[in-house]
Amino acid sequence: MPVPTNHSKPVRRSAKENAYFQLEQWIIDGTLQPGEKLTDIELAQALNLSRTPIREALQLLEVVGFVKMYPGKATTVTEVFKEDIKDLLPALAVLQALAGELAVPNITEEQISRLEETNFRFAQAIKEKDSFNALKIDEEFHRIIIEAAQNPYITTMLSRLQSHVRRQFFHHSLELTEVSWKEHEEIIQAFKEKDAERLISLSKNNWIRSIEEMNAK
Amino acid sequence: MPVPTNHSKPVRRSAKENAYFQLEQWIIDGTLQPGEKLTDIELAQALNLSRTPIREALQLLEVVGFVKMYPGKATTVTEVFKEDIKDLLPALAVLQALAGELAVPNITEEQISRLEETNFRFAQAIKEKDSFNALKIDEEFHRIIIEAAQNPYITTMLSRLQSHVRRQFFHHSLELTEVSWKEHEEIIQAFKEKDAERLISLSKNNWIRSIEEMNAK
DNA sequence: AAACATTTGTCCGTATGTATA
DNA sequence: ATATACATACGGACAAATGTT
Repeated sequence: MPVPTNHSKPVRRSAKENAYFQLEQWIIDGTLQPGEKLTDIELAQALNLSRTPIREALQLLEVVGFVKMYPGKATTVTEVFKEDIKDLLPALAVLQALAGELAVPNITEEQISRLEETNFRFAQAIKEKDSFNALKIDEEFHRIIIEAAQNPYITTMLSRLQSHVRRQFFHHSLELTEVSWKEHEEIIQAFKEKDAERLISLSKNNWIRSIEEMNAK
Repeated sequence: MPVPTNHSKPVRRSAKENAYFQLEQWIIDGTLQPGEKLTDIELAQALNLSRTPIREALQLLEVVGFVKMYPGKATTVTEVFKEDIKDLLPALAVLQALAGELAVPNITEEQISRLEETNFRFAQAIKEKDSFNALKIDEEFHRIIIEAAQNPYITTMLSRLQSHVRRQFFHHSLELTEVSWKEHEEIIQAFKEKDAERLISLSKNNWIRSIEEMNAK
């Protein structure tokens, strides 16, 4: 019997990493509420660990902006204000626009195919009003572009911003409408035509529209 | 005798923070060389601390991209390639451009005065070929704009990118020429005229030029 | 004012994993 | 293959700081 060559990578995740991903998840989906006090000893018991990996995870979550530590006093989950979307979207937009611009000369046929396939599933999710899946697929879509841009600084910054957007989604039902789907279509078209300028203006319009929609409510 | 009202804030910095800033400094200025192995016990002795705050500081430095930890194996200072500037500059440019755009409606007369005063010192430093001070003053200049933009996501992202630029400066002598000074003048002018579009194009031209200059060498 | 309760910060011993002889 | 050396990962005790009674 041949040994499978596609080893499932030995993803030996440390306790710290497990704690990090678990806590991040809980903060994003609201299991841990904004303002909630986090005591490491309590979390340690809940996750069956010692305080050390918990503390380390909390410190990383603080860097990312999901947790605030008040030395000697308390550690709390950060608040999530609806107005933060106004700060989040423009930053997201310019970085995604730049990613698009940088991706133009690099992007492969295969990646463009994946964009089309992803946007197909995106349209379905929107049609079925499955907005949670729509968000996840939307992230997939943009990740392909980010991947093609091949710029590590942009990659980490966008992934951080996306996690905050995801949190906003859970706390103040963000909407992804059919307009988004059509914009994705246009983005794909711009890639095919290698039209970097068009990509930039599409991203820009996208966040202006999103903010206007938000204010309308 | 009146008690001074301007208390020197009780900046009771933790051992972890001290370790963080010291190590960051050493990595940026090259005291700790790229690829160098960092063992916590050794650093702990050097800074007269225990291993815990060192470990915590190293983990934060990893998030920021100055350190890479290979679990169970080693912790090393990340490499600093000259080509990384190509990735750094466009990201820096679009975020600074956005900061400028967002700052336009907010910026005060006082802040504009500070821009002018800062740029005056900037010009002096360049004239005297004091490039290290020029870099620091350039950062001051942009910090004023970032402050006026009042967007916390942009603030943290730019501060991180700036620290990487500073590191590049120490390792591969980056140059700030008189062109930069003139560009700052134009930026100030655009603020006075509240011309957001001009601010955006100025930032964009800035990084295109910088990259071209870099390739020329 | 002072002792107390609570929580974070720090120290250091030990377990676990990795690479090399 | 086994043993050994070495570095990180983790655990638990203690110290320091904060707020309160």
